[in-house]
Amino acid sequence: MTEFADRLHRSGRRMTPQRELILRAVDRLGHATPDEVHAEVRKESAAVNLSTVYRNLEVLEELGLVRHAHLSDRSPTYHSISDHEHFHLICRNCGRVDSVDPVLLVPLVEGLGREYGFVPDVGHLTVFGACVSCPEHAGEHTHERRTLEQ
Amino acid sequence: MTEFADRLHRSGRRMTPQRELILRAVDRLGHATPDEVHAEVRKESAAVNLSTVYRNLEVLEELGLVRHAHLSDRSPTYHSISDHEHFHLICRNCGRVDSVDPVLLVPLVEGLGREYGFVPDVGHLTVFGACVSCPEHAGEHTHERRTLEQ
DNA sequence: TTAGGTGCAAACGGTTTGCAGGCCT
DNA sequence: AGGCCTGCAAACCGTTTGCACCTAA
Repeated sequence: MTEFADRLHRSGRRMTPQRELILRAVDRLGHATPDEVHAEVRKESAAVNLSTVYRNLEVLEELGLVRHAHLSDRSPTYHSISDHEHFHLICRNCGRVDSVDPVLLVPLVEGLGREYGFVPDVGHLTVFGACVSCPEHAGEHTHERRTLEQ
Repeated sequence: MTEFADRLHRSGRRMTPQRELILRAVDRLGHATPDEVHAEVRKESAAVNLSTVYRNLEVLEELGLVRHAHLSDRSPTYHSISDHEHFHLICRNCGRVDSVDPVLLVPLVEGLGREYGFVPDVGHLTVFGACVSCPEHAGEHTHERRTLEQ
């Protein structure tokens, strides 16, 4: 945790209980929206405010301790960078979310570099589409689909 | 325009002036948010309501006449499907938006099909990252960056 | 001691909804 | 005539902000 404190200090910031709690909550949750992080934090301390969660997710991301991606129309989802880097696949029919190894992106990354001088942010990438094997599930998960209708 | 009316009727809907105006506005604008579409529509008829724009962008997308992608944190951007299919590149430094030919995605699409049984929605894809040649521009476009900080 | 951080409540911005009336077919 | 569609205004929901107080360093 001293590494965490160091990073904070190096950027002219302070260590606070809230920051520890929020970082640990993100680690525990895997993928979570600010609201879900807030709920998780509150299990340990009911006093933490939602706006504090927002402010600190931003700080933690600046420090490179968490990342976010957009898996739904609604809120972004945050995850700790201790997970290996990955990108996401989202099926609009069944709502399944897959984490995919970035090797699959190598040709794309090379092509974009070569032809566009562009370096993609792989960890932020979200690919919407459909599982070929799940059209029969369409409509089953109506509520989740609603929020996936990107 | 009769093709448009047909599609509407086939899906049990009606042709209205609003729908024509909205579709034409999207065609004219290239990429535009609901608000921008609204503004453009109002140039021809000041009476059209923003909620009508929202409702009909949804209808037009259902009919396959427009598509949307998420180029910023804020609103989605709509474009007519008469443009050739493409995906987007967004530079977080300079805010540049590039439209890219989907051939670059062929290896990825094949890989995802083979290894995940997944069919990506190529036209919806947005790749965030950085132009290699523009780090010096960082901070220049502060306002745009703000809205690109996905 | 003093900046940075927090909680609270209000503001914000984009989007959605309920309803009464209007108009396409 | 009937049902889809619209305008309007209010509700919504996630996020941001101003401010007074607190606290880490």
